[in-house]
Amino acid sequence: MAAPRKSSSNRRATVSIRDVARRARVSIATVSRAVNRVPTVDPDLAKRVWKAVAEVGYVPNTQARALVSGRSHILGLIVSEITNPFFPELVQEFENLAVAQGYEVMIGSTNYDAERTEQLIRRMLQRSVDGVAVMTFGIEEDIIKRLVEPDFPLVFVDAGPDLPNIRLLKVNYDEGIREAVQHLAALGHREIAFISGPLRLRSAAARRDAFRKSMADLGLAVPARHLVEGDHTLEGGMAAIEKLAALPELPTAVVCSNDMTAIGVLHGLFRTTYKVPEDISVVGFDDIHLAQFVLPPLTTVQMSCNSLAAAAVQALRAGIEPENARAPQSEWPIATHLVVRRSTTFPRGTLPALKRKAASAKAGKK
Amino acid sequence: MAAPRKSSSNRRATVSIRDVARRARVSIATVSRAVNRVPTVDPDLAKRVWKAVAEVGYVPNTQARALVSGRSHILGLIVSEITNPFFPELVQEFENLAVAQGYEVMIGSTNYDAERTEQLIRRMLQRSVDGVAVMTFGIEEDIIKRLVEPDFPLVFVDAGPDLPNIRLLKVNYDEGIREAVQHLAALGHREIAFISGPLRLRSAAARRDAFRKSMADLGLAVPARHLVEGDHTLEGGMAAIEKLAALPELPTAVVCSNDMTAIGVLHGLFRTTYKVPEDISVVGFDDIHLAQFVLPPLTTVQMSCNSLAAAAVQALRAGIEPENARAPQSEWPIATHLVVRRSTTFPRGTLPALKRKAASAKAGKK
DNA sequence: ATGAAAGCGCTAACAC
DNA sequence: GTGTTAGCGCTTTCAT
Repeated sequence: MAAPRKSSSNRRATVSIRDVARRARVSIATVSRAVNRVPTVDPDLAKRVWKAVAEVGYVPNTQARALVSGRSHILGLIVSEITNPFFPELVQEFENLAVAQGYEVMIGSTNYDAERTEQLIRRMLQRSVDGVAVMTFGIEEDIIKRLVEPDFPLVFVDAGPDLPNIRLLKVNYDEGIREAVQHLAALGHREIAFISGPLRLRSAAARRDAFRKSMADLGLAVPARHLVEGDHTLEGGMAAIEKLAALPELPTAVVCSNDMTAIGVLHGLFRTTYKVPEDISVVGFDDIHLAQFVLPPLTTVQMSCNSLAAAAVQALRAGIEPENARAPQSEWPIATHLVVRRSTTFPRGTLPALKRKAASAKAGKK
Repeated sequence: MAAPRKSSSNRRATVSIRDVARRARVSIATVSRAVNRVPTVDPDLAKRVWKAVAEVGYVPNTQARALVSGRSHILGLIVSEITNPFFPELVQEFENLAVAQGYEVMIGSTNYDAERTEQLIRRMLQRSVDGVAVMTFGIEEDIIKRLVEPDFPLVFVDAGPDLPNIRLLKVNYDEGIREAVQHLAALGHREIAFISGPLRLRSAAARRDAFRKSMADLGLAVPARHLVEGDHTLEGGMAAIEKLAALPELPTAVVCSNDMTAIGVLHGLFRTTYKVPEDISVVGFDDIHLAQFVLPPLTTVQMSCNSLAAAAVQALRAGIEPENARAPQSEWPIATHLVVRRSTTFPRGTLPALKRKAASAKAGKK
């Protein structure tokens, strides 16, 4: 309750470590130790210090701390586009976790622009972030390698530059995408198309490869015309489904490299006579919040933001505070799983037959 | 191109002002002045300094600068929810502008939680941000007033605590909402409902008031049953339209306090037999990116993120650097305007008659 | 276990 | 106009 005093006519309330020391009748070194919970401090003295801290309303000056210790307790978080709905969810969770663990976070988006990316990294370095999580699912790795000290703590998704203090979040695309393809195949689909992300991104390529592999494992062919490159945006999804719709025969199902693409597909199809899922089943990837609310609710492969964020923060800390790291793991697995909603059903033309069966079964019951 | 040297075995490349001074054969004070573009430095010396800066790869240490100058060059930006699509667009623009003007930005979301808000402000203060823009459209003003020095630079939207160094972004709700109501009335609507935001937020109340005023000015009644309180979320919009749909007679148009609510309305109606806009016209507010891509594309009142962000950054700087402020304005107007898309049309039942007229007019022309 | 003192890298008086 | 110097608030040796 004690109001902080002002040291001068300045705008900041400056209660320094000295004020605490004076009040607790100890040296500033002891205050520093007590506040930083150094275990060798006498418990009684520590208590006195904490009392004084409360009385004068002392808050350690982060800048000074950072200056002398060389550590800012700021984590850098780089995303592609903050306006892509996937990322705010990630940012939110990352921030919650970081703050809970005593870190602040500095966010930036690359907007897929190399120059902007470079500026961003420079800015982060200049603010001496303790480490950076690069969650762009693909980035010019050279930029990082050029700007950053070799042993700077770094986290990448899927793949990153070859650096000693880097940790990789290994998303298990195969798992979820296999589930999606099997779900579709089980419904009877054979003609399944895939709308990829920009293939220069390794993560986009990985998703497409997972799709091809899953299809091949089921003995299903994927003709080139069923592999369309999108750009992970709603607009891209609309453009991609238009291409697919222009084919002599529309595939009966399409899986998309992310949810925004799938939502674009939904929108693109809305303008045609095709209905989802009756005429074509649509599967997304990511499971963003919005996926539950589009029409129909989107069947999608969930890649948990929460686990991604948690792994990122943990992995960064492991790089920053090696002393606290449990295991020296350099790869952190991230699971993916299919979430079935309403955008997938039997291939068109097959449903009536099934319905008839079901009806007769029901009739038999009664 | 010169590689930065390491001072010790540390991870940071430490090129200090001293290295530059040595290299340029001047004092560190001169380096400081040159780098900070103090005009009294001899041009030749300045040139030598800059040359040395480039040669040794000097980057000023932000922490030290902040420590001694008391200014961090960080702008705080508080939003309600980063996952609400309106905000990422704002954040993006705010960040672009701030960075372009030499500031970094520290973002945080309140999630409408008072305790979280308080922690957030404490964190920002502890990182000694130079000012804070509170873009939540309503917040516990007491928290701010309690935590912050009286003359701390602050920006609020619509209304804020009574503090000397505060600037208000005054959104002209009347303007855009009047346009929306007039647009609807011109189409022939009389039964126009309004789904508000949470009314404890001043800005939500302001939008509702603007609606009532516009209606009254046109001599249109707004029965209580046509005023539903939402919560500015998609889910809230769905719930609200359900209430409206349960009425003996569905209004012919509904205007919503924000776009997410309107999108919720669209989704809620999709599950009924009512069609938008044939059976009911829907108007949003904000004009988020998504508004163009829902089905049908949303007629909405645009409140430009860009102008909001630009005004916020400018207003903050005016508070932080009074010496650079052009005018000592304390209120910054933000315009709003109707953007007509496809979610509004004539009231149900009237279109056929009009169509017939149009057809005969056309026939007459030919 | 505690204190004195040396800086971290920089800016801003203050002298010249 | 330039240099010298005193800190900003803190952590961390190094003595004790």
